[in-house]
Amino acid sequence: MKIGELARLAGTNVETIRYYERDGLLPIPSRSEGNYRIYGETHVQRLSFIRRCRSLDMTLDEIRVLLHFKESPQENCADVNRLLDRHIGHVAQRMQELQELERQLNDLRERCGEARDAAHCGILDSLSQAIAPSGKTASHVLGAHGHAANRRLAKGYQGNQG
Amino acid sequence: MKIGELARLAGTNVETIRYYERDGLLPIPSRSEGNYRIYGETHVQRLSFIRRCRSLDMTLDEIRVLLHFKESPQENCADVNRLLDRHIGHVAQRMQELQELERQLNDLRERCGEARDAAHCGILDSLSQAIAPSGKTASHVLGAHGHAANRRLAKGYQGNQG
DNA sequence: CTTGACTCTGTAGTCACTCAAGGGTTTCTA
DNA sequence: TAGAAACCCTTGAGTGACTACAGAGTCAAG
Repeated sequence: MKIGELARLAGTNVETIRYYERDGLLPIPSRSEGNYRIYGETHVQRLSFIRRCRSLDMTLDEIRVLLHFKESPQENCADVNRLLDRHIGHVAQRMQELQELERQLNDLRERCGEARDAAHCGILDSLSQAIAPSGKTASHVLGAHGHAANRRLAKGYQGNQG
Repeated sequence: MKIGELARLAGTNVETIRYYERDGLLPIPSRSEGNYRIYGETHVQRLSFIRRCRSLDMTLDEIRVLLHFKESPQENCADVNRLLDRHIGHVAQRMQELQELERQLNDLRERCGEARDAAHCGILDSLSQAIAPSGKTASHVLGAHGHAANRRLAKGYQGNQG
């Protein structure tokens, strides 16, 4: 099958597949006469595995480890357990952070129940003063907006809120 | 004061300040004879405001809106309320996703209580099969576009579903 | 033979920073 | 007063996991 069909079967889009290939997550496929990538059932399996892991918010590096174990069935899978435990820890931690965040935001929201002019907006007022700081992210699980910058915090950035 | 002191006072690091300047969040400061940036109290205020908003996981674009309102005190602050409501919505949604995620991960973890060889690892087994969707498709917008969807939230991007 | 769907490579953009190279300036110390 | 250390400057590249686009080639159907 060609890349479009693989994409449909695995629920990915085409660029992502090529990206995974470049990144070494998918093996380099054979090519047709016209230089099209040709895939088989094993590719569908592997790509689906990757997408399933991604849907659990695992990083590509974590997935790389799992793929390694899938391919070395004789090895002890304690590392798989450890990886998952760590990941569960990340998720739990991020949830706590988000709960605290939600609390602060609702707090903030209550300060300006109805529209007035910005000069008397309780929200802007509060943001202009110090808010009790919450320890910043230390997990790779995405923040409220799910963008990748949060992950930088996961990699050893130790916050600096004094 | 010079950039280093501003950084200390606001609990940021120096590169971040220069980044905010490039990005238009901080006004261009005056310079010393030796071409050093020179800041005053207003810069401390503004930078602290930005960092406080960032600690609430707001995007720089959201913060830009808030800064605008801080500088136009006569305007009605209904937009501030709307912005915050939307942001609270993002956080709430992300929390729900993480709760579902946590459930799935714990599920998964239970399948391999102790270390064996990878060939019989229940975790790898499960990841190799479809995971019961349990209605996640509706809220998680999963499969192909799950994570792009998060990014869309951040910018109001109207998806393409090609 | 053309149209349109699909595919190819390569490059750049996203977000919010962070880091490093290679230099200049200022301040402290001997 | 010399020199070292600490600070600052600009520029450019890197992060994660993609997404988007340009400009070209391939292929099947009408």
